Amino acid sequence: MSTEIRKTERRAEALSKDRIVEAAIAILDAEGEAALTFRALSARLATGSGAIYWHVADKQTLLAAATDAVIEQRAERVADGRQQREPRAAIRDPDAGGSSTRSGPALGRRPDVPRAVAVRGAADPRRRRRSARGAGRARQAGQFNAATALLNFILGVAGQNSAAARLDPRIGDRTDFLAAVAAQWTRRDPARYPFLHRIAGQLAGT
Amino acid sequence: MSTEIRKTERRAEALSKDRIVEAAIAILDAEGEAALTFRALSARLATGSGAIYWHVADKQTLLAAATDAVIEQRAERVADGRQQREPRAAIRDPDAGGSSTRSGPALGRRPDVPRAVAVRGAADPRRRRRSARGAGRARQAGQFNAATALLNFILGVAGQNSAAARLDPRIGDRTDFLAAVAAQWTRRDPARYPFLHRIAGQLAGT
DNA sequence: ACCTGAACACCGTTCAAGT
DNA sequence: ACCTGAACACCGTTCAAGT
Repeated sequence: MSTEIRKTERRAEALSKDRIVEAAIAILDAEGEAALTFRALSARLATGSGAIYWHVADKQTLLAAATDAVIEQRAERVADGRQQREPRAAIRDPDAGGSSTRSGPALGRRPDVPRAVAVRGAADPRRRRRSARGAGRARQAGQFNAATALLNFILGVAGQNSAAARLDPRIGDRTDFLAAVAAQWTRRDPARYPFLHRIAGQLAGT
Repeated sequence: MSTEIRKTERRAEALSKDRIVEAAIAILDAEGEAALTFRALSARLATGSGAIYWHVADKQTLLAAATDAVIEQRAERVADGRQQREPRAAIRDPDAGGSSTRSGPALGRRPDVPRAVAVRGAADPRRRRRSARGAGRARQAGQFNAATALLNFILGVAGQNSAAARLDPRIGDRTDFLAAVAAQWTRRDPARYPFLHRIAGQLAGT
């Protein structure tokens, strides 16, 4: 009976960086960034708060690791082709910027990963194949720039979305939210913001 | 002597929301977002921390107000035409995204203002003149969309920049930073991230 | 080597008390 | 009406002490 066979099953034992990151993402998704404290984390992991520091240097580091993990999953999902239908559709996917997954906020706080994601996205095999070696540097540069621009755009939107959610957690309905913003615009001085007034109606249809 | 003439000079007296916001921006610019505490603020304003709550509801509100003020200034500066040279130059202005002004971080945390700024920018008189009423809705829609896209892009970049600064305050030199990121990329698995490796060199020239 | 949990310095916010 | 500053509940982080 001392020869226990340890299957790669479900072992919720022994703390590890992976388990901590996993728990962090779970909290992030379920309750948002504010709820991610070392106390909440150690409660969920049934350990002392100090134990986490043995595996993770910092809260900032933890957040970064969680972000990486989320990005990795997303990139995987896209590269797998499950979401590969039409590029236009993929871009419009509301999930792309992390609007539904609450772990989105952290995305905008990393200086390097956005670029990394862009590049990861551009590494999609199907596209790579077409750009043979002879295709030249110009095409590569174009891919890089396009990917970077798109990703920065998405991160900008993601930032707004999570900011909106933070200010008012009830904001699930996009239409209501846009209507509210438009209403706020028309309340401003028409003399100073004429364009704002003219365009307010358009916002709802965005 | 009871008839004091109150010139609109330099009156550092009586607390007010404006004075608080002003002080907040000063702290933000000088020491970054982490340094903006109610204690630091009340010390600078020579008052009790509770006094601030009489004029401002919340830290979140304060941050929002500071953001608005900074945006207003920027929009003013641009609209004044001082920075109006070539559009291309204005876009490339490193200051545009709030990279030098440390109050940038807050920009990405507001759900509405980005759109508002976009629209404010599009309200530039010189451009407005050209789009006569007859020009039609299509042009308006184009302006709106272009402005929104550009602003979201800028906010994305601004987020990255401030994130970089937060992680490593020494990051003043753009070249060093990009080189460091590129180096990190080449350290990854070439099989999984071929594009990353191919493109690393390009990053430095961005 | 890894974990525990009290302790430390600090934060946003509240509130009785002052003027 | 406006301001003061102690108090409260909470946070990230450290660290002696355990196994």
